[in-house]
Amino acid sequence: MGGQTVKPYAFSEIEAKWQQRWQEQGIYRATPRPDRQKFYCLEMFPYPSGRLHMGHVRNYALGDVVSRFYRMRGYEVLHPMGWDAFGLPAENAAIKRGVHPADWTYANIAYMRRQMQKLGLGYDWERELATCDPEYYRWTQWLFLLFYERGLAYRAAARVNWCPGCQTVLANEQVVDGACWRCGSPVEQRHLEQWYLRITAYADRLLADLERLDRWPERVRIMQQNWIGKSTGAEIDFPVEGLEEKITVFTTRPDTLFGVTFMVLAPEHPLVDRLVAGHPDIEGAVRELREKGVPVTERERATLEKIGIRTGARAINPANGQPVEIWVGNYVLMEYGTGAVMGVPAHDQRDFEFARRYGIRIVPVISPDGGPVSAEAMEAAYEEPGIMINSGPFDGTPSEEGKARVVRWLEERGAGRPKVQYRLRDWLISRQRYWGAPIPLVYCDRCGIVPVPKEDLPVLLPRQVDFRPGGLSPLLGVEEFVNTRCPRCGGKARRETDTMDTFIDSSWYYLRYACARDDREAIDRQSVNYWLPVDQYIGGVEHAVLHLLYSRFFTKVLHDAGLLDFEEPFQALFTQGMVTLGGAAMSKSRGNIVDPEEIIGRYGADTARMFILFAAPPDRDLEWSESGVEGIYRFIQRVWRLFWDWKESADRATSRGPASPQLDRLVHRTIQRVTHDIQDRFQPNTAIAAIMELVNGLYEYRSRPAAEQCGEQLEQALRTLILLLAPFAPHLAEELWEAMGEKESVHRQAWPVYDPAKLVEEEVTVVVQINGKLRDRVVVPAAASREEMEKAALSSERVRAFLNGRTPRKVIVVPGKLVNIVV
RNA sequence: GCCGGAGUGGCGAAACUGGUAAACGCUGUGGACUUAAAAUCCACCGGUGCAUGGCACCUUGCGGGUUCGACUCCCGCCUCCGGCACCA
Repeated sequence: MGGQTVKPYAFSEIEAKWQQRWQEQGIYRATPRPDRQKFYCLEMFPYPSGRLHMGHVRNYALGDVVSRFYRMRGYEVLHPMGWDAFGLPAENAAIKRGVHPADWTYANIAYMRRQMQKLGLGYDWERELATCDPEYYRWTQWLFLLFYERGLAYRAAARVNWCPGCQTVLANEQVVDGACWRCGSPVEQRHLEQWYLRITAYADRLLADLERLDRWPERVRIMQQNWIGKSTGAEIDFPVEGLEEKITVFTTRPDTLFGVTFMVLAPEHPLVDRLVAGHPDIEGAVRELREKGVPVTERERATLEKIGIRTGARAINPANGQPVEIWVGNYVLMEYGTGAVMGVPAHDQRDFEFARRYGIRIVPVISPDGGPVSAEAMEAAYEEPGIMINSGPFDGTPSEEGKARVVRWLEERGAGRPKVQYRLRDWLISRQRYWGAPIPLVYCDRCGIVPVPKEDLPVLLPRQVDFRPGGLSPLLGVEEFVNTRCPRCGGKARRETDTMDTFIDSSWYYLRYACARDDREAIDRQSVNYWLPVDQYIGGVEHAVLHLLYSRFFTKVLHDAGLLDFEEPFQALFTQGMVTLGGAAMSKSRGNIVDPEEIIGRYGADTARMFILFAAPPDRDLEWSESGVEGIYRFIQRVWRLFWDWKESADRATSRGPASPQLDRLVHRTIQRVTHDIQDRFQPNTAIAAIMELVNGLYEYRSRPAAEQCGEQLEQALRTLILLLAPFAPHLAEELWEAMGEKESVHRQAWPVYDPAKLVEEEVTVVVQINGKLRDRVVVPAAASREEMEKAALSSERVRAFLNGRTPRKVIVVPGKLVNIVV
């Protein structure tokens, strides 16, 4: 190609120029419009840790492609950004460097916002929000009160997870492998009084509605399903011998009730003390068991030696009146079910081992075939379904059927009832830390717990606080904060000094974008119900049972409160893979961050964005490596040169060659591929590959003699190329679009549409196989019939040589594609 | 243990409904241009063999199967990643 001296690609000027113009013209501002369909594209907002890393770039570049694509497809797009700005790192920075958490946070926000702008991300900045802003947390507090009024926020004493690193309690979801999700410290157990949100009241709906989320990854749905952990079974009451008490157990196997030979209570079970009273040695053993406590990590628990203590007390099996020994065991959890289990050694492996160890009777009540079963011969519990035996009136009943029948039978006798049990626990939301939204409640000696009136919100976080961690809420030390008047009686009162889990802040931020500047209410029904639910949500899979579960819970509660018309916040979810360095996710605390600014400085934002999208399919983890950045940079420059060489070439107006159907086909095929890859497949990597092929094709076309090129067709092709490039390389596309002579932004243009007629080929190359092996290719008219294709294949010389006189047994023809000759 | 997902050239990957395995790109090799280099352009780039302008055979983690035809479907394994796990 000629043009050695086209203008240089000065990306930093080009990018700065357009970023400024976009901002001035507000081209990414979202305004409800009756004539268009809305599209709400959202990426999980970041914690303002200081700087962006390549993981952020990947997440936001993806969202940016999607939102630009849908805007060009004619949707009114809402694409906002904000800051998950409360949280511990701000306090830690304050402790380490003496900066106030607020100052540190706002400085980080300013810096990261600037970085996002340098990446050319098309956000509606007029809707920006920061959860640490009083104008935001005022409404977080308002929502807390809404939960409180609805009986969904309560205070309770329980064993809780305590992170010694963060000096605060954690919700169950925030403990990963026995360690704090944030700082990795091993979590300890403490008994404390804390605030909870009653997420368990929504367990059934959170589970059932997962089925509706057909545009969520199956993986995430399964993770939530496991986390909620539904078990269907029954509660059964066992009267205690010689006491006016009964012990209730939860079981999923009521069909094995006749095989109960013992029962086990959690060491903390309220009845234990009474059962062992007067037996000092047993009391001592129980105390020891309690003190040892339950190991924190699941894995430790699983390998824990099962220790049992015989209480000497007995209960009565309500099914057959048989006495059963009551034990206390370290493997029974007070938190799950009723804190008591019935022991059926013949049909539960744990019970089997326990019984063998302590010499407890084993009574088989389920038989694989209905025949007799010898307890002595059993080497393991039989946990499969079978036929009930030794079960009085139920003998001969298939066990699966027996489950319901036994429960009904117990129900008639007042000794049991059906029960659904969930693994999910209520959400512990109070935190003994400073940098969070204060819980808007007051403790009055006379009136008890009193909510702060909504018109008095926000309860402001005081600025002057000693936030060095000491296991108590830093706000406790701020007298002017703590001491207040009771809103109800006017008497002396004290404020709640715990702040809220920051996951509360992020459980509703996606709603607030719809009415971010509304200072009258948290949720403006009209705006929120217009923009929501989110049409495409994009973020990391690490939030599968954290943010994503909490947000679903919030949405359902607000729906029930009449604020929302919808029950699920995120229509479609895409979980992008991590960008790793040294095998670990990039994070500031790990110190393995690759700052995108270096790449932007060297190659420009368009290259940075396109590179991370091209490197791998977006759902796969990506180990960071710079090899390949050059390739994208080369590609972008190739586009630049292609355009300017054409634009500045003298022969542009005079190339009057005939239009090339091949070029048309290439252009339209590319439109088809790119559209499909973004819209249906969410695969920018293959979309970019398709655009590269188009550019390669255009170079080839340009290498023809000028007289054989069609100027008009070429211009059309270049216009299409720019439009297809716009979501991926927004600055480059904008610059070239302007140079095309266009006045209006390329990002406000209509996405190109392919013409199926242009895809049709006149001739196709058909593969000829003999016994499934590729032997030759023949060119036939695209419309060739099966017979014609077969004939063409059989008349190929190579095919004849291979056949060597043999007659085909069978010929398979795939029209337009392939002929397979079987001999 | 249970439940998901992944495994394809030197590397990142592609192959969408069972129909040409390796598109697109990186790296590398050779060449053109250049005083030279960079940039750019052209060619080659899975393996083995034949004694090499070509042809044959093999190749998508491993072993079987279905099919005219399998990266794709079925059965059995291996490795890695993720979730749940004494949940009664």
